Formats: sequence, structure tokens, C-alpha cells
Amino acid sequence: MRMSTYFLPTLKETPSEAQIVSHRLMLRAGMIRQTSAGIYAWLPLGWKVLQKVAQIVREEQDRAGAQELLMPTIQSAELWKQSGRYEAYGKEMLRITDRHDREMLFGPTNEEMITDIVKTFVKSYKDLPKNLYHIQWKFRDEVRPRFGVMRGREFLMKDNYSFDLDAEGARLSYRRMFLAYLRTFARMGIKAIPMRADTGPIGGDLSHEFIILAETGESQVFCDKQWLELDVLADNPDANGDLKDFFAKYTSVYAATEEMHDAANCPVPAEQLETARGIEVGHIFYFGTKYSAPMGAVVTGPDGQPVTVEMGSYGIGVSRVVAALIEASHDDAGIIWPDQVAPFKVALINLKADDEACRSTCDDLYAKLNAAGVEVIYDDRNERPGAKFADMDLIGIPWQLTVGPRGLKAGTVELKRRASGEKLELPLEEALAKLMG
RNA sequence: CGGAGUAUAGCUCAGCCUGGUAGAGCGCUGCUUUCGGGAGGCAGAGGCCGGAGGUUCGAAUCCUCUUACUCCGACCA
Repeated sequence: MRMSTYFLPTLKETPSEAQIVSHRLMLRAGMIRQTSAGIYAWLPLGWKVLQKVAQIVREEQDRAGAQELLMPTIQSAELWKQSGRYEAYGKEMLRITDRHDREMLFGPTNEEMITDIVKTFVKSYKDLPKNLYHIQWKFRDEVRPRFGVMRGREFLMKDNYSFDLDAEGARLSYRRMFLAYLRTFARMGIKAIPMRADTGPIGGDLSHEFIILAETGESQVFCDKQWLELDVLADNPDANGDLKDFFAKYTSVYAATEEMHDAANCPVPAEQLETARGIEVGHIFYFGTKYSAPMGAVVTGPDGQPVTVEMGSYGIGVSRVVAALIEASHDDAGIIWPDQVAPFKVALINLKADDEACRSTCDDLYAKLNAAGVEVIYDDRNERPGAKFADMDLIGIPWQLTVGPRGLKAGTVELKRRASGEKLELPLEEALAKLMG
């Protein structure tokens, strides 16, 4: 992508409404534009990152055996009356009326809808288990939206729902999702720690919140320092097994949110306890027949008798993850994207756009990187070097490849690693090989 | 939902107290400078001062209402 044509409205100054660093940087980096309180347009750069995050979520869901579908944003109130949540949900639910005066709503979640779909088609125990997910916009009419997309009213969420014949099966589904979540966040280059959670209005007896540690997190969390060492990708447990050992291992290491933490009875000695701020990016629940029973999601069991299906639901705040990633990875100059979710891998900077040697070298590098499938954003604008460096630091591209007249005379270009600030003067071919490797 | 604020140029803000026909910096356009971490110079475009009503000879400024947004709290799958 050439910056001369890219829609990337970066800001030098910080808009006054932004309080936390991710919100400030997302606005300054031209990722989002607020259109109403808690509602945002995702501009090209932000949308690109959002899709990268969603894609990792998707791959890990698929890997864990979940199947993607897509349910609508607008739902009928009828389903919610069946589950009893139409009244229970309160003002957070955005209720709307269509031209025929039918009661509709903008979905805050999809338990009712998915249960309705599944019960229509799933009639036999042979059809189970099933695990279905979608990545869709949700709306919750928060009284007080804040912190940009971290706590917006409209947000992108991956939510999935497991359906099993019995509690044992449902618990296996839960463990599979537990693993999928650990893998998902690990692949994004961040540490998300599962913490035993209050099951709240959803009910059920098995629930974990996945928390990313970041200084600006909304809540206080406590965990055993061992967590910082655990690496689920290295452990790589067998996803087709029963996952009991794995689950036991990862739930035995202490981790608790403020509400669940009891300082007086904490099993972890003080010197081994990490106290930090955390951002909730995922939440998983096993809740049995809470929805299947009132909505009649019943299958015929092996003995010919009806069985109410056991359910769980699992959410990841995809748009919130984008903000959380920034909270967890930035510096004074701007965002530092982990490689896996970076909107581009390489920032190609032409320091002197009207210099023929610089221009032809950059055009050539750009073509070669593109041909090799490397995502590159090419600053071919006629701007001053300082402005170019500042923009690239701000938008956090992992590698900056700088081409200037001074280096070209010596046959070298500069390769900078955004995260460490480390700079290398390399012969052109060597830099190219490093980026393509 | 309680409390507190803000609304003036694309952005950050001044002007309001003490009414007299709208300002700065950044950004934007053109020229210049030939430029390795948001440089400098010259010229320029851009605002019915959130909206409605009122007071007044005259309102960005004073009064009333209204809308939007922000902050603190409560709330928060």
C-alpha cells in the first residue's frame, strides 16, 4: 500500500476526549473515528488490524472443532420472551420497533437465537455434540461508554455456543474452548490469564475470564508469578484428548480477579504473587440447561427418551482485543504491534521521494516485497523525513526499512525493529532477504 | 440513572467575567528552502461561535429551553 493514496488520517495532536492510551493512539493513528457515544467507524488501518485479530480467533475456533455461521444483528423479541431475558435484560438492551409495530432488538448476545436454530434441526443424540460460532457486531446500550472501543456500545464479538448430550460432554467442550482461548491470545503475542469468574446473571458453575495484564486495565488482578512462564503453544496439549491433565495444570496455578481474591487466604506466598491491572478480553461459561430447558432444546437420547441439551457459551471481545493489545504494547512514540496482528509487516520509507535513485530503489523493493507476499506500507509521500518516521512509529509497523540518499551511496539501507528500536545498516539484498525470510 | 463540565476553523484551544461585526498554534493549499527524527520563510483558503427562543440599538459574550459530547459515581457477559 502506497501512503500517497492510502486513507490514513494520522493526528499530531491528541483529541481531547481520549483518556486512555489505546484510545488516544487509535485516534491518532487514524484507526477509528467516533460517530456517536460508544460507536465507532473503523478506518482502513483499524479495520485491517480488527480483521487480523478476528482471523486468529477464527482459526483457533476452527482448530477446536467449532463451526462458523453468521446470525443477524437484529433479533425478534419473541425469542427473548421465551428465555425470560426480555424483561430481565434491562435498559442495556436496545429495543426497536419496526414498521408493523413488532418488537425487535439489536442483539447484545445470541444464546436465544442459536438455541432456537439448533433445536429446530438437532433432534437426535447422534447430532451432538455441536459447537457453533460467529463473529458479529453486538450492541449493549451502556449507560456510560468510555475508553474508546474498550468499552463501546457497539462492538465486535466472537461468541460461540456448545451443545452436548450430557454434563460430561459439556465439560469437555468447555476444556476445549479453554485451550482454544489460551492458544488464541498466545498467538496474538499477548499473555491472557484465565481467572475463575463469578457466573453472574448467566448462571452455571464453571466460568473463566481471560485477562490481559496491562497497566491501564480496568480491574485489579492477582496471580501466581508462574503464569508469566507458562507457554501453551510450547506445551501444545493434544486437542483431541480429554484435556483433563492440561485443564488441571492450568487451573491449579493461582489467578483471581479482585472480586474473587481473598488476600487473607491467598494460597500464594506474597513474594510469588503478581499484582497487576487487567483487561477482560474473553469469558467462557458452562451453564447447563439454562436456555435449552425453557426454549425446549431437546434431543432423543440413545434410549429413546428426551434429553435436554447441555450448553456453554464462550465470548471474545474482538474489537476490545485491538485496544487491549495497544494497552499492552506501546511506547511514547506510538503503537508497537505484535507481528501476528500488525496491519503491515514492513514500513518502507523513502526518505527523499523526489530523488530518482531513492524512488527507483524503493519502487523495486516495494514490488519485490509484494511479490513475496510480504505486507508492506510504502511511504512514497513528498514529506520530510521526521514526519515519516513519526508516522511509522505511531502506527507501529514491526519493521521499518528506510531508504535514503546517504545510505544508497554506500549501497545500504536501514532496517529498524519498532519494538526494540534496534537499527541495522544492511546491504539492500541482505535487508530484503531478512524481511522475506 | 445521580453529580459535574464542555460545545468557537480539520485538531488543540483563547476570546465570554466587563456585549460593539471572530483569533492563535498545529493541520490544509500554493510558492520558497533541498531537507536523515513532525524544520524555516512568504502568500492563501477555511467558522450563520451546537440548535431554538429571549433581553438589547447591537449577542460568541447576558437569560431560558434544547441537543450532543466528556468526566466522577453507580452499573457492566
